[in-house]
Amino acid sequence: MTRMDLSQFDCSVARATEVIGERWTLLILRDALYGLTRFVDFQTDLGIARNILSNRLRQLVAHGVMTRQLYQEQPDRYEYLLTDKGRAFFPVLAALMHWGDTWAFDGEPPRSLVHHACGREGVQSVASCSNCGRELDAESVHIDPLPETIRHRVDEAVERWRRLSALPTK
Amino acid sequence: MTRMDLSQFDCSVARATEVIGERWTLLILRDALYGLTRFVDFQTDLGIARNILSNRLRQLVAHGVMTRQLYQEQPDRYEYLLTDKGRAFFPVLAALMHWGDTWAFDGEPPRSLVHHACGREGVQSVASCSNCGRELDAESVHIDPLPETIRHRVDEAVERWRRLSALPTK
DNA sequence: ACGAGTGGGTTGCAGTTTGCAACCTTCGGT
DNA sequence: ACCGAAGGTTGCAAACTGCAACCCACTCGT
Repeated sequence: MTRMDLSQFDCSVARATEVIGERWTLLILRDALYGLTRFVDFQTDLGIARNILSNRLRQLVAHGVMTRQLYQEQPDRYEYLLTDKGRAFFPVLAALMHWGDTWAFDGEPPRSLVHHACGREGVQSVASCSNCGRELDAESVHIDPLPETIRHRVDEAVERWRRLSALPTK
Repeated sequence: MTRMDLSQFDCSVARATEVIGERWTLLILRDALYGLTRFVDFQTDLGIARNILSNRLRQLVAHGVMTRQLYQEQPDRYEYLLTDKGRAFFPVLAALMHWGDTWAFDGEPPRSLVHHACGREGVQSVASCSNCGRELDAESVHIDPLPETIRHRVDEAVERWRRLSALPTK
């Protein structure tokens, strides 16, 4: 009855989920992007159980998202730093934060990201077409190639999109 | 020993995590954005246990991300449709997919998003400053107000950023 | 009339994960 | 000698996950 391995899927979302999809992991990553590096700081900020934190940090290191660096000897003390892979996660968290601000709070969002260079609030994370530059939403896009398992469901929608966009069918 | 309620945090990422942070939920949302709507389709595409799927869909409906709609009577049949809140999740998944493509695959990503209007691949999800428009990364931004619990750790980093950006300290 | 198939589930049970609390280790300070 | 800090590990009970079997209301083919 072992847990299914999501990284078996030939899908980037599934692979990413295997790395960051466990409870607390996103929040640890958020704290790391805020600037935290030490075990105790993650622990006191999140109120997470120490064994869980230990486990999650080990997973993040194993997945190459963070590194464990010795910052002092006698006694040995370690801190956790983001790798390039970890820092590259920023747009995902920015998008998630924006979504949470908009849809999970009634009033003002509790805090916001400030661009140092501007000193002003306001970070947006927008999906856009790298070809034409236009902003994209879920309706203006389809997946390709279509996974076999869902072809029969999505095909008609794709056909409709093709007619609308007046492009030759491949 | 009840599970900690992440939506207690005064943080958008934590609130969002309470909605989408459980195993499978992101993949269900991905499938929904691909165009799937029915219980059996999610089930066969993901290979998820039926009780778990049932539970996750119920949670998504409870959180206002999907709605359960009767599409046929005798026998009653239901489908699951994304709400505006659910469709608004697209930039997060686009960002996550982009991250997975870049960092979780060795070679070519298995599939990509195609803009109907262009017929061309390439979706990027980029965080940018809504004030000056420049692209942002983790280093060019800080959180404000700083959570009390982490102030002592992050303060020095923020001071450094302020000096670099040569802005008056608020 | 009967059996098989479809769609949308629920229930039972065993194995896995989570979280609290207590404990460990190595140091530096008093 | 004792305390506190930092970075953990261990033990145990409650909660969650996943497989398989089952349920129900139809429809379709023979």
